[in-house]
Amino acid sequence: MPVSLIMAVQQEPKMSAKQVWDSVEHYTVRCTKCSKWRLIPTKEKYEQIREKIEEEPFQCESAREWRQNISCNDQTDVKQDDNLQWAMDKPSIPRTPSGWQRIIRLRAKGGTKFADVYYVSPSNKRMRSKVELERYLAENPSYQEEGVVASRFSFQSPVALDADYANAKRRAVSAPEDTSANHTQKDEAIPKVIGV
DNA sequence: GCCACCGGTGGC
DNA sequence: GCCACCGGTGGC
Repeated sequence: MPVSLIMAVQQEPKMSAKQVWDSVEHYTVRCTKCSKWRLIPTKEKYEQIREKIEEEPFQCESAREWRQNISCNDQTDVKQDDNLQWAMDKPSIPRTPSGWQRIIRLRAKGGTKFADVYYVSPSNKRMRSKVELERYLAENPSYQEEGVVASRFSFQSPVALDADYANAKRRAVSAPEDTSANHTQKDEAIPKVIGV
């Protein structure tokens, strides 16, 4: 059963944005009945759907909240587009506490990783991991009093549909005799690595 | 082998 | 000097 969430992410940040931009441009969810993709109008709505997707499966009729009369008979909202990267999100990620931002940043193609997730606090502090987040919450107890606790955060990254986007380990594959026609990697100046 | 975490640094 | 971005790795 495929996970029914997907996001289209742009490769380059919006030009001249002073603040850091989320790389995600469109939020989409798949109808459990007809499997068509429906655009979700806002990030907030998307996060709300994602949080409960397993208890409350999404279907086209759910989109009537923002689109009158939409049904499975309407054609799909999105087709994959060459200018965008597509990624599958994890279900059941808690909705971002109000006043906070959960930001996904794409990395450059060909690196070791597809994307980074980080949170920005209402006071504009940027956190890169659960450890940093918990430390920050401990140092700022007022958040916890409001119910903003560590369990409401998740650093789970979406997964690129393009399997070749990342993982381009620049490490040479150690190649004893038999990997002859494996791939077309340039063999220029790659340090030899021994063993596994 | 994977990935959460964080140190390093290039570009501003 | 800052910080966005990336690579490396320790712990599982």
